[in-house]
Amino acid sequence: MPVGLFSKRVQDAVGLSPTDLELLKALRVTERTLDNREPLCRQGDASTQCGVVHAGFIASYKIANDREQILAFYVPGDFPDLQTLFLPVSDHSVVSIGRSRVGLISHSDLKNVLAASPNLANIFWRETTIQATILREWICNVAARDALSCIAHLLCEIAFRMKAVDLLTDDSFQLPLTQQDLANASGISIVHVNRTLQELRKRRLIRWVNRTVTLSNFEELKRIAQFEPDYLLANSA
Amino acid sequence: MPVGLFSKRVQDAVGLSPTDLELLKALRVTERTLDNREPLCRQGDASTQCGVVHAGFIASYKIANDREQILAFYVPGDFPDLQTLFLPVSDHSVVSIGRSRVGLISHSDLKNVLAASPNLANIFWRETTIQATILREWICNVAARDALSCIAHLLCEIAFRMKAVDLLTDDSFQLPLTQQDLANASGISIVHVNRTLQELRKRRLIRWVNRTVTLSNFEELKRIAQFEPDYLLANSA
DNA sequence: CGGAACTTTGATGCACCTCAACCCTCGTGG
DNA sequence: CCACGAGGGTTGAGGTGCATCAAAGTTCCG
Repeated sequence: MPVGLFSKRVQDAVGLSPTDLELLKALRVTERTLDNREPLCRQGDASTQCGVVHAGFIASYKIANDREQILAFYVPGDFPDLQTLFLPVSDHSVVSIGRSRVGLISHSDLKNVLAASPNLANIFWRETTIQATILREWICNVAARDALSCIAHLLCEIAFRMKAVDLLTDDSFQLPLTQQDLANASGISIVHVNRTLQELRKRRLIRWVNRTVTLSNFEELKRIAQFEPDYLLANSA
Repeated sequence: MPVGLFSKRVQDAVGLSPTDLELLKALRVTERTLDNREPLCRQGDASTQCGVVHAGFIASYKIANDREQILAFYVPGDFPDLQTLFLPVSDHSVVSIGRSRVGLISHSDLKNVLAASPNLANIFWRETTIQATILREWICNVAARDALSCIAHLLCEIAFRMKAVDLLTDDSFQLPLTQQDLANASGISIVHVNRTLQELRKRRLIRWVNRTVTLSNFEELKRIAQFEPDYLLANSA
């Protein structure tokens, strides 16, 4: 099932006609494994294909002020470089965090399918819109929240999105991020990220061993993060 | 000409078939004037229409950590609440900064036109994509740049976007923002915004009198801002 | 012409940064 | 099976960019 998790999530959210489901299933998808830090697309590149995450974890970033600023995370079922469909060259880079598996779909194939089904086109457009709501919340996160809330919010969001594709069990999920990645995502120095995580552990809100994060007290974590998942609701409800 | 500036900008960027131009011109557009701080759409609202800026200045914001975090600015020719087309309720609010004029188009009218012309649908989708590239650069701005670069970058971007719709003359443009707005946009306190602007003035990079900003030394301002307009190129080239 | 909104200034404090080690883990090759 | 090197995590000390608080000055508008 090539675009299975994506179909499932969309199905849950807004429904999919049998025809559209067939169109998605019929798409030619090339499987590819990405190693840790291997790029899916590079800033400045002209892409001819899009990826959909099958397993693993993907991040997008831009270089700003000599730092690698992470702009978004992508979990299974997400399209990390959908923007390449309309940009002559990508405005940012996309890399795998840890090993991951993606499905590659050529722009022309995808455009043909979207032309054949305006409804499906709207569903992909809607996907772009959701990614934008996530970007907006990300801005709030780095611009308005202090370190503790910021990191807490990042973890809440990822957990919530993992849940939408059944990758959250007992408030635990796989997270291959390093503390440097968290620093690059939040705009906080790696030293302070380390101390912030210690504070979250000390308060018994999270455990993080062996690339597995457990939210020991999700409710309190949400409170500290001021996490309002409304902006993701379109995603899972 | 209801959606004139938008058509012009898109025409310059990717071209428009005569048919599509006609479709746009034929859209039923309701003119409306917004007073200073008057909302165009509110977080949590379900919209039935979209706005396009005819004149003035629009901002979107979310409340985060008891602050009004500004997420984006919109200049004439932009669609500030295009996201409402696919979100059951808006994830953020949109207000006028100073007095502005917008054209309102009902969702159903717009959807009919987009269904009639897949090409136009792609053009609006592309518009969403460009807004996302701007959001990503905004993240870099607030997360990675210091106060001076951040404010400088904001001014560069606005100037550049004003230029695309011929609202930049002699490196000057109308900017109805208050220093509080700049603070809400950049995540910097209003006191520090004030001192940062003084520094920019002292360095002879900008003048700002009577709601008119003049970039006295655009080149040096770009350098300080690390402004790379590539992410907007889709917008103007 | 009065008051509200906006801008400016000074003083003080803190959240977070930077630098510089040191430690641990894990994968690799000899 | 151990040596070792690199990547990642942790800790301490000292510094700073910016926040906060408070108040005065200015502009704008009804």
